[in-house]
Amino acid sequence: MKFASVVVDVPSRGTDRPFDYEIPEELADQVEVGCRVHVPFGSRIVQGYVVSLRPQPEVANVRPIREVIDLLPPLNEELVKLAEWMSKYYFSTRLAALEVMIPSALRARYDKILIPGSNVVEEGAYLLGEAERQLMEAVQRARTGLSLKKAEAIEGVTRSLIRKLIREKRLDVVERVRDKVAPKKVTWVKPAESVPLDEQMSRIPANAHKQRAIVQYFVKHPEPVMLSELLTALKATRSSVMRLVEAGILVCEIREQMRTPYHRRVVQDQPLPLTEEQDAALQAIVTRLESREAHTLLLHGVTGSGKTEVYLQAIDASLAQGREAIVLVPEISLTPQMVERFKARFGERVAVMHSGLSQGERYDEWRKVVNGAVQVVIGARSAVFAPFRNLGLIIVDEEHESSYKQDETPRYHARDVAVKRAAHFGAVTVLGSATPSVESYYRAKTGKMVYLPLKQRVQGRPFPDIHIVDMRHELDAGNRSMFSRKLTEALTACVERGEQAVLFLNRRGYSTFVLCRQCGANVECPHCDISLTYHRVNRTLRCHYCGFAQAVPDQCPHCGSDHIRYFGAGTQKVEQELAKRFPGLRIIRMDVDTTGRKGAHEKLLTAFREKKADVLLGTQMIAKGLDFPDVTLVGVIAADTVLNLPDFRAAERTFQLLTQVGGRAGRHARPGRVVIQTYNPEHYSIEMAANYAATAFYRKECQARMKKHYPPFCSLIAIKFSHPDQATVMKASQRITDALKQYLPREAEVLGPVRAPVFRARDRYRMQTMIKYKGGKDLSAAINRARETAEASFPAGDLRIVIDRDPYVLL
DNA sequence: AGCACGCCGACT
DNA sequence: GTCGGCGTGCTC
Repeated sequence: MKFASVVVDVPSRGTDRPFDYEIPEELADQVEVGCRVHVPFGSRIVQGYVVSLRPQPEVANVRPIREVIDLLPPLNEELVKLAEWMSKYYFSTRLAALEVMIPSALRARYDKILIPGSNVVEEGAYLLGEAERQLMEAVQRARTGLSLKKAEAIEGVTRSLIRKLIREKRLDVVERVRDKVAPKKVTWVKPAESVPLDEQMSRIPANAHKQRAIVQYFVKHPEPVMLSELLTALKATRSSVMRLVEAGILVCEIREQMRTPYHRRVVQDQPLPLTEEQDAALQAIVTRLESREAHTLLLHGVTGSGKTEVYLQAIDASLAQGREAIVLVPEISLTPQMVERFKARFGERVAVMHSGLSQGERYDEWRKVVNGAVQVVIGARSAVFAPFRNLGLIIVDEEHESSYKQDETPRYHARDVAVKRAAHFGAVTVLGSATPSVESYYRAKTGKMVYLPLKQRVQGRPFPDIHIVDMRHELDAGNRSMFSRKLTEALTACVERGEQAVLFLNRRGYSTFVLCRQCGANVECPHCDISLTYHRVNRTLRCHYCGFAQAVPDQCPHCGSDHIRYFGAGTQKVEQELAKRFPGLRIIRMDVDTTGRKGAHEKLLTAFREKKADVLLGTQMIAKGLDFPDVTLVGVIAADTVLNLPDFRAAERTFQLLTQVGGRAGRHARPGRVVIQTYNPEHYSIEMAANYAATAFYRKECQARMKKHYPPFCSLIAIKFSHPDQATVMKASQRITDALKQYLPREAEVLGPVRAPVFRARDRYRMQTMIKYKGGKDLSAAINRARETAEASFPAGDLRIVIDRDPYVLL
């Protein structure tokens, strides 16, 4: 194999195909599928991924590979094939699919560097402009060259000036490809081998107290120690150590250090005894593992049924076979407790990957997989790409969670990628959830995967009572507050007993919109077609779409009246209202506004666990997996907010939310209680969640989906168009939709184009076309053709087209 | 994406 | 006449 096909790191559709290169003899043993290389491309050197090896190139006159970047290839044949599939299935470029599989630290960064050119001119030989002189001086001064960015920052320096200087050969531009993160280097110190330490003491000046202390330390502990630790232990500074090094008494060595994010010592723990149900589920998984054929199982376990213990023991079984395991968890529930549970069971064999890690930490965890140091990975969405070579098991916990769907290209769904990877390895995929997606439930019930129910809670803890409160009756009874009498009473009783409550509201901010009572105008975002939300903390109006913020107007911008009213309720408003109605109540509010900073999330939860507050008030983020022993009341302020969204999954999401929220109450010894406030008490998603009627809900929802032609009875592909100009986006979307209707098979429904629910966002107008398809044909080619046809007639780069397979939110 | 090549307008 | 604008097309 003397040639390699390479996907080059040039992010455009036009270059999204492999280019062939010759493998020079001296690189023959290094070039393999999945490795990164530097190759000449046009007039420059770019990074690329080797995707296949071949005896002959597809074209004549190929150029040679310049360099192999990594010692160990970051990808392999399996992942390269997976990327090929992903790029087709999810309509992304091959490059984007390959890049999403490696830690961002390895993604190529290109620097343009200016260095002095060959044509050195005498000062004054030219009439130098001021900017020109400053630029040349800066370039002379910079030892390793001046980055283009810095050059352009100099007053008066323009691109054309730089270009002119390059043409005159007074400057030269070189491009440097660099990896952003290198393994962290740490200095260690140890005694020099040859001489006994106590003899050295006499050679140290009597007044050099620190040096003496350091040598004394090594007399006691002669083994190497990290310089930083030595310094803190002895309150010494670098200089005294270095003096000893110079004297030949100590020596330094540089070691590569892994940035282990969890330093806490974890106590090893043992498998717990299983209930009959848990054991049956485990056996079902183990049987499939032993078959060495790909299988998917749905573990439908009510909240508190002990799914995690089943996962842990299933992983044990996979490891016992000498195969690895991946555990996917929604970002939000990847808490230290969760991680510790896995560390306690598998110790050093686990790597953790989540967004809380620094780029370098992530890279280190990932490297543990590449070099075989770990066999288990637990992490969020992107951990599905952990480069194992002998996978036995992939677990997707909280399988229904929307965070498994990536909402940038490549718009993959980690659950579906997991199943695809498992197919390659003959591995087992376990989808776990208390509230499976309707799609997975349907597939399990129709035999496409194995259905494993866990109906009982461990230790037979009772389910909490769920009360539905019809808020219309509250209004009739003259209660105009956002707290029903029932919730007020329950909250009072709960706090009096010294117990805790969780209140849930699916909306942050203070008020949903601001309205003038004089003229009826409400305040909208200048960049988006959506009302601004009032945030009380800094008295601003904010757009939850684009982040725009402005001060609250004292007068209506329309009519000048000062009768401004705030409508609707966000978390901030509820917090204030609570404080007013329950003086002395201690409240912790959790939403993206209070958890913005890293670690804030965890801090607030810890405070609540330590009973520093009576009420935890929050959005979506508190509905998942949290487990507090003293919470006996859960209140849902408005169950309808999700239900009213224009989304075919609205009922499903409402059911899931209420069921999950209900699971937060009474997880321990004390009985729990749930109060759900709603204006739609008779809606089946609310009623059935309150009655724990999961089977009935799924049956009903499936019927509705069948009737309305929605997944799981067809697949969806959304095509989203946006453009700064309204007329253009309308024309373009119509053109492509016409082309789609022409190219797609008749049985594919093409709906649209329609305006997106928020027509304008971030100053761009948005249209959308939806394809519903029941058949088994591959529509990719036809869709791509339609896209190309239409793009050809709208050459301006301002038109953006996003194709989203299996979209989660239809906005 | 970059970059070269190439074809038309306002300056030494 | 030439410098330089950005449209078009190509990169193994």
